[in-house]
Amino acid sequence: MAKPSDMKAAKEKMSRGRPAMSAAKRDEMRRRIADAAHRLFKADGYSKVSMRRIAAEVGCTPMALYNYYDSKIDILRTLWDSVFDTLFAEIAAFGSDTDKTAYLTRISSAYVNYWLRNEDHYRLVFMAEGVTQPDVSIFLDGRKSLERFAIFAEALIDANDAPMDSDQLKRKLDLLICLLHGIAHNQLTISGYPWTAADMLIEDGVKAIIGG
Amino acid sequence: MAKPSDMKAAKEKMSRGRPAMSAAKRDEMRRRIADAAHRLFKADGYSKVSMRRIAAEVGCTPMALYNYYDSKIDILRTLWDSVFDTLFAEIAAFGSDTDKTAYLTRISSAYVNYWLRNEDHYRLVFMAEGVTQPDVSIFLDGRKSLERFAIFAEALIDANDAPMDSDQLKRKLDLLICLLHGIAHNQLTISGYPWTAADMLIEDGVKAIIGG
DNA sequence: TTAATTTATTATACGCGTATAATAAATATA
DNA sequence: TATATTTATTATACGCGTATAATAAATTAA
Repeated sequence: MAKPSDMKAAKEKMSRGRPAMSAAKRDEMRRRIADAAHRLFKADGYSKVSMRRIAAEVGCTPMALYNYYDSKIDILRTLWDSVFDTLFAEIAAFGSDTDKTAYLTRISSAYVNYWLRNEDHYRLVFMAEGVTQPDVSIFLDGRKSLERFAIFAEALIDANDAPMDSDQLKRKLDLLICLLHGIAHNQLTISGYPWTAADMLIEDGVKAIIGG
Repeated sequence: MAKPSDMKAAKEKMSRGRPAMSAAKRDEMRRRIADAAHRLFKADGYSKVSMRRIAAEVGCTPMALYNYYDSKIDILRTLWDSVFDTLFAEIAAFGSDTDKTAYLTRISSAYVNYWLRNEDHYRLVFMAEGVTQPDVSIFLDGRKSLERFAIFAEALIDANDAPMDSDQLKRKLDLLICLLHGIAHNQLTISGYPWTAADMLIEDGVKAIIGG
């Protein structure tokens, strides 16, 4: 009983014209572009790699890239995303703990040590040349980032001496993240200086923040 | 007895060729460029203003600017410098205090309140679109910046409960600066939210940092 | 098949920062 | 004065990110 139009509707093909690329094809092309960009960025740095070069590496024209990414920075943000996916998956793998302070310290340590073990990722995210400040802050202020850092917010609430309202929490969270990045940044970029071990700094810092 | 060559040496004019512009002339031209850039940056933002437009405002060709500044970002850094000159002159005007914690709190408050009173300066320094991260960190890591923030370092040493070694000091200083910028940033950019008064946040933060 | 329509790709062009080369201006020397 | 030399300015050109327009590819409807 099905009319041809129904059959087409079943195939979700109502309109004529060239059909849109399958999701799989799109994703594959996006990954090919991201992989090429990652290789080039790692070798030469973000600012030195042009869209023309990425296109050449992929084997298309520069403007074809814009079918898959909005802009050059959008490609970099995709790489950032996958880095954070890996990092926070690692952190989420820890079960929570009866000693709440120890738990906060442990995930803080995991966070910093991920950056220390993956210096190229740290540089890709936090030290990419040619990235404008708003590019970074849009990323770090974005909803996804907030959700990711929520694990730190919850651990802070549990570990803190006294109950906190939301802006006390925010202040402490910001302080903590600043501290963790500062530790990683100093270790990675001022490597000639004999820094106190990251884990000791983290222990001190966490104590100061939850105690104050 | 002076030979003509000696007379010329006295005038510091030994070589022939077009003489270099006088320091006064150079400085005047640098200021004309900086003023024009400041006007345009304030109106349209750093990234939207081109060297071609600055040149048109000044009344020269784009490349003539490069006799006075190394690059576009060099012009912006000059503006940053003058902003920090004003700000730290204000802070230095406070005499030190018998209550060391009160002094640290007061100069921290002066620092934050300068940014709150001069939002356009804050945006020029910390929120200029099109400024790359290395541009900023080179500036903030520079010797001149360190010297400027030394007043906070000294106040931290005086106010801190216990003696500190240099990396404890550095950590606390970084924490303090992060906090002060965070307060200013939040007040200025999330103005819809009823933030606790900056001075209260500063008081709490300073206590936590020197106590921890 | 042919025309219509939608998607994907390519071609072209713009303004950007600025490197490089050519030119103009200003001086000392011959 | 004419020439050499140094400085200041301008002209030209390059590769950049990407907006826009033209084209190619893939499909349905006539």
